[in-house]
Formats: sequence, structure tokens, C-alpha cells
Amino acid sequence: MLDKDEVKEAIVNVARHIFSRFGFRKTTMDEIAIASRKGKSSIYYYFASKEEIFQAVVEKEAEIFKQELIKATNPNDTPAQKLKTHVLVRMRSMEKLANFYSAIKDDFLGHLDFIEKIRKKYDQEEIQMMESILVEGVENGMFEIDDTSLAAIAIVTALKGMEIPLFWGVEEKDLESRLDHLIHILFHGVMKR
Amino acid sequence: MLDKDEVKEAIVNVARHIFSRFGFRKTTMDEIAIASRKGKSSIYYYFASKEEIFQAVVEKEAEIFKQELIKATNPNDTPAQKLKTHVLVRMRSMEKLANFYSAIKDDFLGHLDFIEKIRKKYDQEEIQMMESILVEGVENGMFEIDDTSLAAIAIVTALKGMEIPLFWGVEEKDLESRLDHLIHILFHGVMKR
DNA sequence: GACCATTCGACGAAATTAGTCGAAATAAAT
DNA sequence: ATTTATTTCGACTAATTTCGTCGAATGGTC
Repeated sequence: MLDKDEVKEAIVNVARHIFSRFGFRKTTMDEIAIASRKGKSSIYYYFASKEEIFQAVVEKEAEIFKQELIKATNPNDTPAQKLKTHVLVRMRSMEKLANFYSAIKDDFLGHLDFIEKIRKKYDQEEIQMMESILVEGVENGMFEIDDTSLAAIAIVTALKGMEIPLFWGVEEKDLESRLDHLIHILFHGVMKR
Repeated sequence: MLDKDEVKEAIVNVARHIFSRFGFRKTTMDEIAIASRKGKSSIYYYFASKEEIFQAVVEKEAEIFKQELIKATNPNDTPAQKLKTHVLVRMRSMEKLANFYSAIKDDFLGHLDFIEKIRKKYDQEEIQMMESILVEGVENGMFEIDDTSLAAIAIVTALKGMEIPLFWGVEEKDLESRLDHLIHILFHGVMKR
């Protein structure tokens, strides 16, 4: 027997696929119900509204990115290696996230406030992850940073602001060198000479 | 000033993108109008109904496949090389076509007759292209076929029936060898020893 | 000006959809 | 066994969306 939260999660997973394919407006509650193999009222039993499911989906999307970040990071890596992994994962998932957001961009004009709220929360977590990498680097003597907190904010913000097209259409084999180049630009001031 | 057919084609091109992204049902005439930078009535001035645009889109989709086939074929190639190119282009575009049809598969249950009609027309053209390759091969003395017409039908039908998943997820580097294998299976009885 | 080709916004009838309601089924508790 | 709480569902409605129409406006050509 499935616990309530598990059913909710199953529904969110189904909804995630449909939303990311068709966007908010073009996704119907009936579709979500059918794809979840549930009656429509059952969906409303777990979620108060279409927006509430969507909110859960966005949250899940952010959570998945975070998990990928954690999974890809090897604790034994040097801080420099961790930086590279972080950037790599972010760039990879950026494409996915960009697809997701472009699928819904037409549906919300302006009032994306709750999405921004979720983003902000996960941005802060990402900044913290980044800072712990930087702190480790400083302790190791590999990095030279006065204010790691500020530096973490600067780096994550820079990554976030980075235009994705920079990486679109880049061949897999060229990605590595371009990544190195990017990291060089970003972290040149951080590494100890 | 644009001629009437050019405007129609421009609209079809716009509609093609929207239909292939959202399917038939989830694509609205207003969207097509806005994306075409036309008033909605103007769309209806060129096309009688949503289905009529869609029909034109399907036709265009098939036409594009045909053009790709023609473009990829080098007249100076040997018949054997032409066979390979034909199979390669078909497999590549199959993926695209499959995406297109999967986007609309839920919208029409059963009554896809006009789509089948268009397909049939283009299948016949493809069979003729195939036959001319076979005939050339026979004249060259490279192939040994009694009834080229029948052989062309058999080969194209076989290609059409081939499951796409056979090629999905296959790495680019492995594609070549798998293709050779397929061609060997398909054309073994045709090549002169 | 008269004529044709093309464009358009506004409108209505029909279809779709978000969310509700009451009830049925299922499990848990007494 | 009976009550109670949890979960499921189809049918319904009010509000929105959407296809296709209508009549008019625009602009070019004779």
C-alpha cells in the first residue's frame, strides 16, 4: 500500500512530464488524472489546484538539479575538481531547465513570483555548496579568498547569468576545452599562483 | 509583394513548427495566426479549416523527407553507395517523423485516412527512386535482379516496417557498422557475387 | 471610381476545462 | 460486525477557450 506522500510524488512525476512537454496552459487536469491512472477528483484530493501541482513540479525540478549536483560531486576530489564538476553539472542541467522554462514562459506573464521564490531557495543552497567548496580550497591552501561568502555568491550568480546558447550546439568533444576556458575566466582570481 | 502560394507556404511552415510541438488538438488557430503575423481570418482566407492546414503540414513533412533523400544522393555514387545513402537518410528522418507522428497520435484515433493517403503517395515515389537505383545497378552489372519493380517494393516496405527503436540510443560511431550490417541483411540477395 | 485581392477584429455556437459534490469503495479501528 | 476515516471516482457546472463566420476596412489595378 502506498503512503499519501508517495502517491503525491507519483502524481507530481507524471505531471512533470506533461508540464515540461506542453507547458502550463496546454496541460489539463484530466490529462494528469488519466496519465496518473486516477480519477480527476483524486488529483484534487491531493492537490488544491492546478497551480499547486505545478508549484510542486517546479520544486521537484529544482530538487532534481540539486540532487544531480550532489551525486556528481566526489568528496575525495580536490576543490578545483569540485569546482569543475559543479560548473559542468550546472551547464548540463541548464539546458534541461531552459527547455522547461521555455515551455511555460508564455503562460505566465509577469506573475512568476512563486517560481522565483523556489528558485531563490535553491540558489541559496547552491551558494552554500559553492562556499563550502571554496572554504575547503582555502583550508587546503589551494585558493586564496578573503570573503568566501561573497565569492560564492559572485560565482553562482555568474553561472546563473551565463547565457546557455554559449553551450548549445557545442560538440561533446569541444565541451571539455570550452569548459576549461570558462573555468579559467571565472576562477582565475581565486586560484593561488 | 508575396504571391498567394508563397503566403500559404509561409503559414504552413509556421504551422508545421507548432503542430509538431503540440500536436493537432493542442494547436490553436489563433496561435498559428499570431505566429504567422496575420489576422485569424486571413488564415481562413488561405485555408478552409484547421484540418486543411494540418493536411498541408503533413504533406510538407513528407515532401521534406523526399527532398532530403534527393539532396543526399550523389548521382556519381555507385548503386551500392546509393542504397546505403538511401537507408541512412531514411533512418535519420524516421526519428524526426516518428516524433512528429507521436505528437499527433493521441489526437486522431482511427480516422487518419488522409494521412495514409499522403503517405501512400510518397511511398510510391520512394519506391520509384529505389527502383531506379536497382535498375542502374543491374545495368552496371553490380546487381542481379529479375523483377526490379517487385524488389523495390520489397525493400522500401521492409525499410518502412523497420522498427525505429533498433536505431534509437545507438551511438553515432556504432551507427555505421550497424548500418552495414542492416544493408548486408537486406541486400545480400541482390548483390552479384 | 469600380473591381478584385487581401487583411482584420469582433462575434457566436460549440467544445473544453478547472474545480465541486455527493457518493461509493476500501481500509482501519472499535 | 459496525462504525469511522481514508481514498477513489464519475457526473455536473460555471467559466473559459476555440473554431469558424461576418461584414467591413485596406490597398492595389484597371
